[in-house]
Amino acid sequence: MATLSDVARRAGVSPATASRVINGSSKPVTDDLRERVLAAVAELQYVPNAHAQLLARSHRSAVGVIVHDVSDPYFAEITRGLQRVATDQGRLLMICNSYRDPDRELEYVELLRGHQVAALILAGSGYHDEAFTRQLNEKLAAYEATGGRVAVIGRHEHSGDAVMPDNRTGGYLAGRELCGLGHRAIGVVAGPRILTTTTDRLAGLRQALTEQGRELPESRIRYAEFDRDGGAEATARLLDVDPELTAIVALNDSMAIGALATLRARGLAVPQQISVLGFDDMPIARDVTPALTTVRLPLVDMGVRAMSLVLGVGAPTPRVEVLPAELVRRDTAGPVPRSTRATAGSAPRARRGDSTS
Amino acid sequence: MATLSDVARRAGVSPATASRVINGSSKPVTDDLRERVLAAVAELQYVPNAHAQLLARSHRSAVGVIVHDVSDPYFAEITRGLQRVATDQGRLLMICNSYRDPDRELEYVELLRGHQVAALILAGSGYHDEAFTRQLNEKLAAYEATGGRVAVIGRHEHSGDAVMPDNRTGGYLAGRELCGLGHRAIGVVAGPRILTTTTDRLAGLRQALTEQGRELPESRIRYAEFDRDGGAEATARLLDVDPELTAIVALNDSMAIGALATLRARGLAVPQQISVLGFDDMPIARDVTPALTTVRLPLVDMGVRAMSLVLGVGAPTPRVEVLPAELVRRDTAGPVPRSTRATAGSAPRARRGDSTS
DNA sequence: TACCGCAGAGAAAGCCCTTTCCCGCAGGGA
DNA sequence: TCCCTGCGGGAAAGGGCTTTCTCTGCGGTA
Repeated sequence: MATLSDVARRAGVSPATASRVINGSSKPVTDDLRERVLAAVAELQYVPNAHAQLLARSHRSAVGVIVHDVSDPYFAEITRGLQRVATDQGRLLMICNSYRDPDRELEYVELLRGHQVAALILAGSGYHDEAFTRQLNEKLAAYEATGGRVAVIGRHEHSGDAVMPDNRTGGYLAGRELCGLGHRAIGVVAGPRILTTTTDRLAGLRQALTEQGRELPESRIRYAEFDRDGGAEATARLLDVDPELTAIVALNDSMAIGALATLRARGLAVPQQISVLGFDDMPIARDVTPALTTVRLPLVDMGVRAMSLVLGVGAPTPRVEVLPAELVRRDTAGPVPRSTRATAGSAPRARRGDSTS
Repeated sequence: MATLSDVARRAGVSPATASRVINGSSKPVTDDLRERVLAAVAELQYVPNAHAQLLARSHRSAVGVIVHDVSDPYFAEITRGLQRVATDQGRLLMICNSYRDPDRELEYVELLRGHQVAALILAGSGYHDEAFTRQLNEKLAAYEATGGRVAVIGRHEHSGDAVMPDNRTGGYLAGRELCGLGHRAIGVVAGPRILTTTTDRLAGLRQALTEQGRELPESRIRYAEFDRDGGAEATARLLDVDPELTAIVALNDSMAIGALATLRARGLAVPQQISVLGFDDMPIARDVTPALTTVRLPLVDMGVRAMSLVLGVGAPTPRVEVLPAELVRRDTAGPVPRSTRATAGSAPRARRGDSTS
């Protein structure tokens, strides 16, 4: 690789001058020299060594992001928001997938710190795990002590800046909707119980049911991976035990899609025989059939806010922004069937024909 | 931030020794010193400066990846394959989204080169753009000249290692399937015409139709963005002009999903009144309703192959691996309706009821 | 004419590590 | 007892760039 001194030598100038030309320094350089440098750069196909640059200007510019998985639509949307603000400010993003592994999360904090990022953003659920939480907090505190800025999205265990979707109210909205439609036998397809997101959403849901004089026994909750297959599997387990369920709440949209797949395979018509509610309103939710009724979270906006917090002027006290959840009525939630499952085969618009998968 | 010499001073050793302890050097260090260093590291919360490390060991380890958009399922799958191999070999990936902007692609090549990546992988369609292609090739050649390795996925304009999905045959399979089902009035919802992926798939499709004595006039092709909304919009334009279409081929699954949305909104039953074919077989394809009939590409495997090529021993000549496309029959493609659209309303299993969106 | 000031260029001091090279010392063989 | 070997440790040389500081030479003013 050609180096700066190669360029300087070729142009017959000092490395200092070459550097100034290449970086558009404020220090003036005569046109003659400037052109010679530029010519040398082109001829040698010179590209500055980023590590050397980053080392020399002890300039923190990039921002580190830790998510569970960018290819999960939930995080893809959040990341879109993060990107938007970062790009506007000419910042590079370093994005790391923890795949919901706490240890990996810890490692990435160090990695990003080592890369001298100006700020760190952690997105995704927190864990019900004292030891881990303390460890993470220590690491974040150490980072902040050296001038780094930290924001978290959707996890309350850290004391810095935070953007919180209102998971609890979201769960509450889902519960109220279902009660309003007359459902009593409601099953829940939940994410891992160690995630705060799971328990928050569940808590809101439970509150709504309790207020309406209904119950949510543990026996009607199934915990599984927070993805499509987890949802499909949990739904199957739920139905095996409780065939008379008239509604299923999935704690995120991916699981809801899995739930729909299972229901379709079993020939249960949605929403005529059984209703389904999702959570998040990721883009695909409107394109499944029937279109998914779900609780919408302003995902892109969450990213925008978090990045703005972290790149904005440091406030004296850590700020917490709570973003509201909102129910989006589409086609998977309907009134509780009048009759029991026994007669459901004759329900109007039953769509056994779809269950070819 | 604490530096290595801070640690060394605190432990009462030289920076050299501290470095050896921290990096687990092969050079032996007595236990006494080792412990003192480790203690100092813990107390100071020391994290090595990655840039300094990378500069000092002129060690190329990371691999650069340029894709159109990781959050697009097509690239998410490919990236999954890339990651798998990279992780196995302890390599870090630097992933950049070009968002189908050629200039940004060029910039990222330089950026990654500057970051001293060991290899570069470009995934996604190439462009029908002579000037750009030449520029890109120059940059890649310059990079290769300094010992970098390059592989491309799904773009043939570069002469290095390549992994090519067989887009043309995929298009051919789609065309043959539709002909077999008796369709003659076939519309195409295509991606941007500047992309080689678009034209390759189109060419295969056209060949199949021609072989069967059918035609594919330009008037039955609509070019739009390669995403859901592009597909929805193109489908609408197509139907406005040609209401008697009995089949639509979308040139990727995202567009197919958009097409399904438009058809549903217009109350056209799939596949009873109109058939739809997708392309790629991304994971969501089986979860839309009706489940999408599509041309499967081994996306994860494409990533695996490309990374293996680039990290494997350098072959004397650039290698090209062509991966086969395969038709996956699900529920969106059916036989051409016997009657014209006028009587289609009485087709069995018509599902007007779904069009509530 | 003598001096001051400033523009434009270069020398050199870091930035923080890794790694080679070298040194001192202890132990073993002659 | 002397020399050689080898081990554990430190000194120092980069790695490629930025940036401060210094120097030269020119134009302008008194």
